[in-house]
Amino acid sequence: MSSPDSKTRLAALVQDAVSKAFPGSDAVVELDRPKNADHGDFATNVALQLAKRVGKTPREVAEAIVAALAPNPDVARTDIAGPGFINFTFSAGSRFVVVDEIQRAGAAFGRGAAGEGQRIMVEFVSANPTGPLHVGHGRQAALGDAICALLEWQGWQVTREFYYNDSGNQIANLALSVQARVKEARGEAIEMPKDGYLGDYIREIAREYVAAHFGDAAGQDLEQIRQFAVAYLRKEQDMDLVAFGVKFDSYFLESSLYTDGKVEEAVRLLEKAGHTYEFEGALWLRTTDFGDDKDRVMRKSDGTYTYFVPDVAYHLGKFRRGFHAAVNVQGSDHHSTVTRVRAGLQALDAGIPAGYPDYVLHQMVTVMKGGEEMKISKRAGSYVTVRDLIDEVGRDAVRYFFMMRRIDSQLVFDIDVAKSQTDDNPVYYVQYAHARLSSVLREWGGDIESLHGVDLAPLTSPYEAVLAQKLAEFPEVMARAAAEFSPHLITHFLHDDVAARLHTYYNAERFLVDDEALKKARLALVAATRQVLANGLSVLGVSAPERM
RNA sequence: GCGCCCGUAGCUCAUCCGGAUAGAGCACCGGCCUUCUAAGCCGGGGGUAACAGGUUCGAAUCCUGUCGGGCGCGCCA
Repeated sequence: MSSPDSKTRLAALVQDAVSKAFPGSDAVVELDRPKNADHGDFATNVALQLAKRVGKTPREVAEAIVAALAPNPDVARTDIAGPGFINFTFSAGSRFVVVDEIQRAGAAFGRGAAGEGQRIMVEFVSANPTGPLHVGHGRQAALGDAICALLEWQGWQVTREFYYNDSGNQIANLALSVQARVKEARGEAIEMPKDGYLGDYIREIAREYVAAHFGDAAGQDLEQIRQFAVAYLRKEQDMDLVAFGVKFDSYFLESSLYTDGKVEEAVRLLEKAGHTYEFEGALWLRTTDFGDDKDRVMRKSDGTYTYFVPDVAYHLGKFRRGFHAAVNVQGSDHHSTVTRVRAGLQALDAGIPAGYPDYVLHQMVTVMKGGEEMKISKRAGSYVTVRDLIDEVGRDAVRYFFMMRRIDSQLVFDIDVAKSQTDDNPVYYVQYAHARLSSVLREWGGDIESLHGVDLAPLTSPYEAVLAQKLAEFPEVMARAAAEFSPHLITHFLHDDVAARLHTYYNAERFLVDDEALKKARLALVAATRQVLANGLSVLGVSAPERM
């Protein structure tokens, strides 16, 4: 059997053998999936680790452990190989038991219980309402949504939150930019504010503002312009998120931290805990006491707060709202805030653990089109928007492409590849595998339910054995991807380990054989494989088409 | 100058809490279409893991340095 249960069981047996052969040793047995199929289903290096301590050669140690090993019905062969690895090979029949497990679990195959009964908040996108969402937000949206799904598959109770800054300099700048465009539309000579927003969408907002007839056709009421522009862009961003298929459970306004007195409260707590001091007319927090490389200003000499004070207040609030686990998905350009926010939370003396919250910081995205870097979109001016990408290549490809690289690698988004309907397009490749397997089952025409519990003994091909072994790894991959916040493990698994393993399984002639028992067994494997592809794609938020 | 991330096959990338012969896909070379999604299948070549040291029975993986790319170092957010 190759379920996680059988792995745990085997590990326990080996651990027993170790303590019997070498009483008092503290070696912990870990089982790995060997890369090389000749090395069996599981392998352990425990003999290599023990050898020095017990003064024997690794192979002698391995032999002693194997001799002390209790019998296990799953294991057909136990070998000592290489410098002293112990390899366990499962019996041929037990390898296909996973097909049965997949049939029973169906859309739930791959679930785990690591987060059972615990709440967690995942904050992502958190774009300020100053323009359309850009590609970096897109990577965050895809990653954040998939991380949430991964956590949910592990039993976590997940809340998706979008935090946005609706006050401060950037918003003031937005209002001034729109105001300038309103005046420009009236034929006045204008000068855009320093660091103003230059995209075409500012002109659109200005036109809408004037058209809305607020009795301010001249653009004198800056506060009204601000409110209008923020509302307009928030709605716009919501539409981008809907187009991307990402839904949030809650939106948190930075301004509410001020109106609800949370910022003041955080400052009071920090002062009370004794980690603040005044210097040159400003109030400082001694973040150097908590690992920062310099102290940070909390309250500027003009009496306003720096951004990180509401950030601390916001995260204190998260903790108090019952989210004792929290993940923030952000661009790596925010990495300097990590130490600061955590330091601020520690300085509160509020019993918040030192690593709170977790951060997932992704590297930057470069968009390529026609062999050249694409830097600007007409509407946004200085950057490429999520909407541009979705319009070009579709939601599925955008989501998949944003997740197929390690989070800490820079990502090159090649629009030409994402659009292509060929095997060098990874999302196409995986979706095609699902469609093709669906087609095989359609061709057969029978009821998939009838494949439950069929005898799998006729499956004797090494292709089938490898495929079954890969399917059995899905729950482990899911657990690891959730624990490490790494959706790319899923994209690689689906592409390299499942879709690329199908080979001859695309040919229906392999199924429409006269031997009814062989046909049923192969179809059961096909149905199980399709289920794993569907489950994996659903976690990624990518559709699993029946036909392409 | 300092901090963080990255550098692996022609290309795009896995592997990274140390393990066995560094894996996939694409591209390339050779072979397969009367039925089946050829949008496919079978086989093959291809590597000094940027570089130089160190630790270890064992290093792509850990440590130090150099080089190259990205991001950040504000009383901006």
